[in-house]
Amino acid sequence: MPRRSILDIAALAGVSPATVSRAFSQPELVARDTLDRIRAVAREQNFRPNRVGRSLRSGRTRTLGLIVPTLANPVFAECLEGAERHARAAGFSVMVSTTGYDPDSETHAVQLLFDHQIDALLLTVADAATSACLPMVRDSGLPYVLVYNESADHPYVSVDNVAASGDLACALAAQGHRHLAFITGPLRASDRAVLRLQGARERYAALGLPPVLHAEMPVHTASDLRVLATLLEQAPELTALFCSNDLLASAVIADLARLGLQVPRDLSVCGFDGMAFGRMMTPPLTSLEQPNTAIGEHACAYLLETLQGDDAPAASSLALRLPHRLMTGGTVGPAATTRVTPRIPDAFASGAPTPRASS
Amino acid sequence: MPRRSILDIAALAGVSPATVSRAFSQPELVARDTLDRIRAVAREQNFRPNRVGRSLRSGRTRTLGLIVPTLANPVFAECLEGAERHARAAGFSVMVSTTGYDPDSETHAVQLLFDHQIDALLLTVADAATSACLPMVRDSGLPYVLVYNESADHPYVSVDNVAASGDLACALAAQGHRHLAFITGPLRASDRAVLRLQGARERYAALGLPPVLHAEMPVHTASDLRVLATLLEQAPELTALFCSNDLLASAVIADLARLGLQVPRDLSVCGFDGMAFGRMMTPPLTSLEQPNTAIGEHACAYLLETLQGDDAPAASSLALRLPHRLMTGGTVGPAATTRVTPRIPDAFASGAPTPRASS
DNA sequence: TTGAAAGCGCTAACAT
DNA sequence: ATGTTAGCGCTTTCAA
Repeated sequence: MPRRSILDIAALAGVSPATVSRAFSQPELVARDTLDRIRAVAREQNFRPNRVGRSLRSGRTRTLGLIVPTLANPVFAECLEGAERHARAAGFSVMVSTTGYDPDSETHAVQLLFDHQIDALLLTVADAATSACLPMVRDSGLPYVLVYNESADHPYVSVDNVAASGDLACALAAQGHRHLAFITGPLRASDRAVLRLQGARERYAALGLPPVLHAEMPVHTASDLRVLATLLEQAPELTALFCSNDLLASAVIADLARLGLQVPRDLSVCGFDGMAFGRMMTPPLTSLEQPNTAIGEHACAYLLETLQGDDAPAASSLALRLPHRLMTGGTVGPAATTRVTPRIPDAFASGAPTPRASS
Repeated sequence: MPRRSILDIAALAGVSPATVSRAFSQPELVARDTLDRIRAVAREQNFRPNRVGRSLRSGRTRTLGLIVPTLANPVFAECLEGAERHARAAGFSVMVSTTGYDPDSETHAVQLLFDHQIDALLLTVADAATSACLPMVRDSGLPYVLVYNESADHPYVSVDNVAASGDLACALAAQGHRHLAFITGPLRASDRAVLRLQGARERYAALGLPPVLHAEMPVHTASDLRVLATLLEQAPELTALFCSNDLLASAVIADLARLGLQVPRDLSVCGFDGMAFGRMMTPPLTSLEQPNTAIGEHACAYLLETLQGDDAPAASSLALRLPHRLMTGGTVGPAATTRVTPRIPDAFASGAPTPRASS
């Protein structure tokens, strides 16, 4: 079954190749009956225009690139789904790459997508301020937009992380939590975590509450029992833990259970992201909902608009912070007045180097 | 900043375009110093070969297509991540499309990806036996592989759904559950659900237990309180619910709580998929773990191998069922001897339109 | 080891 | 409304 080209169809329909081309890309320019004839032949020959040929000639691929750290985090998976659906509706396709929060991978992913001549790019980088790939992306001249990263230098769609985190901190304070620790993964791998930490700290300071402690887990989305136990040991006054994302929060809650601590009775915990699974937990996870699908859709819409814009639309830089929503669950309760000492499982009780909490 | 082509580089390096081409695709054919010169110029000019030009000429895009129902289900998101990582390591890119469990979308997605001249395709369809797109895909002659769908007619990578479901049913039986209901979404939209139902039924029959009931929810991954309440009312003998996927199971558990029923005290529940979030639930969700990442990787590996194979490798059809694992959680306990009558919330007691789970 | 030349499938200018 | 022509950037014979 040999693939037919536009020339074959032209010959069979008794028209020129250009007319066949128009029949597919600008049918309104083609006479009704010519169009019908071409379509009949195309259907019969099972012909559809080859996008690679079209792209080479036109210089546009109608393909968007999307780069995110991981799809195991539903935040990014939902964002991708939103972007892809929006793109598809406009006849665009999406080429995906994941980076595992690794800045080198970001650069490689960008280059590979550029090699494919994508028309525009959506991406989440580890840290927008230090990312090596963003200057490259900007210099490419292609439309691009960050998702989730907030940046002074690049267009983005996100939530207002500082404000959102402040709101959540406020909710904690309202329950009487004076001593709060903020738990993140490696800060270098997430500028969002930095902003959220900042938001909590600023709000607590504004409320005249004690400084917020900070503990860093080795992995972004998993809890380390040792780090957790150490934190609780060194700061027995803590009554609440604010985790920089929901995956981390649920892992922390699971580890607290292993330490014999019950949420929210012994300790309150909240996350950030508002992932759907949080609502399925018992009690439901208190968190801050980000509109992931909408973030993907808006970012995509902005790119498509920019692509529409006839060549030089004054590089309108986008700084879109979509509204967030406090998701009140059941993992934050009134501050406990006393706390049982965590029972550290034998395996972790001693021996290994002790992590320290910083503040 | 005008994009340079291979001709520019050739001129600057004082060689022919063909040599520049070889320098990038078959460097071993180029003399050491020629290669160095070309690379120096390329770097200096910031040149990387245009994949569209390469694809048009060579007829290969080094791009895989991937079609799944949704990325909101972590099963598919993880599979995609596994496939993409594997593909990237081999220099392949992945173009994604979602279908929302809609067969028409499947066909459109396939066509769009074919238009992009993808080299091979991974896909999950609603129902492999009735899918309109699979014959198209096969006739295209492109390498392709189903993921999650088991099929007699097409290559696939999945788990053994019948056996896996049987294993889980067996675990239920072992806890004394004689009266079981299997809960799914629309069966037409998931041949996996059909096989899992069959697996449970066959195993219960083999064990001499009463027939397994079946209830169909309007949506694949959400519970409908009315359907659930009706089921429990009509079959008060039920002590366990087997849900065809984990998203559904967690939604059902949440709805049971709204009905005043506690899991596993009043009713046991299990899911299928083994999604990571299940372990974060309290109690952890009893389920059947599918190796999602491995499914994506194996499917991708098979395709890349087929693409390697010099043109006609006897169309080795793949039927790969990867091992599954019973994930014992806490949502299945001993069969309750008596059950409290579900308290149906006022809003749903009568008349009101079917509620939908929000997302 | 390198070069010359043709052409993959399509569309954009220009012409009619 | 349609046709003619050239060429997008690259690889692939074939030849040297």
